[in-house]
Amino acid sequence: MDENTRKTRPSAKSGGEAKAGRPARLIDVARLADVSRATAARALGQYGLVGQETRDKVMAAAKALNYQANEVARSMRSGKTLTIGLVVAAISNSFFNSTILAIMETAARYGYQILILNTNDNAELEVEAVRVLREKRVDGLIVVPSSVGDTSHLDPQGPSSVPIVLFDRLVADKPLAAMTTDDIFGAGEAIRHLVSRGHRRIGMLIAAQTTEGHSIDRPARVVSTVEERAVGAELAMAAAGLSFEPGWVRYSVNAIAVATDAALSILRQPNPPTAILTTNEEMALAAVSAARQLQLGIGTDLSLVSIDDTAWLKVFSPPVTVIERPIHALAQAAVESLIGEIRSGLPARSARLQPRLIERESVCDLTVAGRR
Amino acid sequence: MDENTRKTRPSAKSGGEAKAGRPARLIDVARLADVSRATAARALGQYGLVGQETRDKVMAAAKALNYQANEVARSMRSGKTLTIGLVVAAISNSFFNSTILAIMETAARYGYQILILNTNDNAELEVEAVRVLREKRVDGLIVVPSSVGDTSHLDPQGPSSVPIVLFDRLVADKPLAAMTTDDIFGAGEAIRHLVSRGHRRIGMLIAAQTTEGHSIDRPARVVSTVEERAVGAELAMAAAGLSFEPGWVRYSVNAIAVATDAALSILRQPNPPTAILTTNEEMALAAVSAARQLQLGIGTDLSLVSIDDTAWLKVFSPPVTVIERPIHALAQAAVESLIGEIRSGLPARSARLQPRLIERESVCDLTVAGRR
DNA sequence: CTGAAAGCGCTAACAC
DNA sequence: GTGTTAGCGCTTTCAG
Repeated sequence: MDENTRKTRPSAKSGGEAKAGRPARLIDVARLADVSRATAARALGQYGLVGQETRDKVMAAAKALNYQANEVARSMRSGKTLTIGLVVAAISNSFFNSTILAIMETAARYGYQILILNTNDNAELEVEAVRVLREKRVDGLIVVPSSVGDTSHLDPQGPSSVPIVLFDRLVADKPLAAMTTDDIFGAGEAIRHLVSRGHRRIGMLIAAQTTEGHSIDRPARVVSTVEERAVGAELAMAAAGLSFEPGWVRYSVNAIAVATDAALSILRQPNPPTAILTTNEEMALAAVSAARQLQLGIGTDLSLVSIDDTAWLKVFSPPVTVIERPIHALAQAAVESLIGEIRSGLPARSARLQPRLIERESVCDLTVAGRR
Repeated sequence: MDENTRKTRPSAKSGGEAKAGRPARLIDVARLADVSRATAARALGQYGLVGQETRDKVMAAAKALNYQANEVARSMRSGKTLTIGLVVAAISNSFFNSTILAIMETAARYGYQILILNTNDNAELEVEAVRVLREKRVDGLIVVPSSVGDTSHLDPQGPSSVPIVLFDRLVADKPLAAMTTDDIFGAGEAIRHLVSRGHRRIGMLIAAQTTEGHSIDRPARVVSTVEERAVGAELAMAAAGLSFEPGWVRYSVNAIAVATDAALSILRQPNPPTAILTTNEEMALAAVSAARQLQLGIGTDLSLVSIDDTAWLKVFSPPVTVIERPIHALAQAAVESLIGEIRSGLPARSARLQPRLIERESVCDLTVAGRR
């Protein structure tokens, strides 16, 4: 007499699961197939050794009972949830939106699902999100960090240790794997392109989180991408013997209305820039909106280069020149190296990829057209 | 001698968790606070009755040990995962993108997290996604159904029964709760607006999933929104004594390149329409792109109305007139009624909300400007 | 290749 | 208010 007959389930009829309402469990399948739970589990979970005949019997029983494995129980026992937590700063932003899709698809290929939390670029929400995901015992964490101060919540050896890969942004003084873009180079490329087209008076509209409204001064603490873009642009300007005039550079929170005000204030300077570099989709939208309000034609009266490509930037009139980041490669690298660490224990490695300029028609060539 | 002293954990020093590496468990907290596991659980899980003094002791112990609840074990025992599965057809689309954010935020207010799977409008992936989420034992499911044939995977009484709310699209012959928009009215409003501005020759670019490439004929099986928009537009045309000419209406898969071809084929008709209605963000992008290629000015040579608002449509030149759907209300209703069912067992109710026209500048007034 | 036994960490049900 | 007990459904050892 084997183990299965010992405990009888209160309401389980031998015929199947639908009868009593409660879903079939592993033991029901085992009983019907007349094998032990261990064997049924091995057949269903495709691990260990099972004879072909036995496997068929188990599969047939599972199908007959309409059995669906209980992943919660499985996770409990195995210690794996097959779930990756994703903490993202701004889910609606085009860059992160594409990122999420690429991460989901890559993870799915390895059998992992994604639990997403949005932080709205708020450090407190980020801490909370990481806590929740750790409690849910995700197998790994991909985090777009907004926090620039205390980052102890990102320590892999927290209360429950979990592999972490940073995405898009670096965090100071932490030996964490991070998938980032060379934004110094990216912003530099944008400036160099404008300069090569004869622009000397260049403005910049920079998305940042910690700024109240918008301001000219660089906020005290910004995430690494913001820092890199500001510095990269300044460096490239300096290399061309130029510099940003006060009033030509503005930081804004990532809201289009606020950013539009910032853009207007740049363009209403007595001696306004002939070109502007915007650091993300929202800033580009704001620049376009401001130009429209002032009846400045993009690509004629005002040249524009933006960071991150989007569908609408391609079909805009005129199509907008952008710095494109290798989103898919970044996302794939993040997921694969995280899963590598989850599976092998070998620490994930970092990568830093190069963005590239895609020239379209939003930059006026002043070397031909003459200065305005 | 209480229960806690009975089993000694192999490597746990009494000092805390950090020593042996393994995270603290409930029993460690209980031991340190010198109470039973049940009491510790009650204090930490904020349920049942616990004396204030005891509660403080437990909390202090938890903090000292850096305790983090194991939600997997909790779910196992309680039968609740506090997770909602979201199966969405096209995560990058503006409507669904906004939807996801609103759903996440609403769910978070109730303590639920969201596990998202993308189906790419593919019925097989949808079936698979629902299976995976059921196995993960999500407490409820919000599904944007792409399947128009067999929908048995959406039966709430599947192998593991789970509350389901449909989002955006209806499914035939199922008594499932669904949060939808009145798309017959929405498409009708768009047409009525165009007609009121003197347009008689109107085209339509419709996103659909089952079409290979693009075609004039309505695909055999389309989801409810597509059906409603086509019918709603036809009805409104008929009410104005008009009808769509062959060649003015095209169905396209939801890919901008393909849709652009479709738009071009509409605009290259010998007697092309003066206005076009596009049914989503991608189709709008395609129409804009086609117009640009043919050097037709939007709002002058070609009028445009699109369904679903987006940031770029607002700042486009000219800003585009749209039919706006109440995304936030829809998402909130979906989450709240799903959670209502999860908690109370009372079946979720359906809702059907009205979209509205937002007039901007992409429609040329032919009653003033004269016909072109 | 298969079976028996032992829990994963927590909470629900029931005592007291 | 608090403690005791009994599992949730599965996988993993360890035997054979």
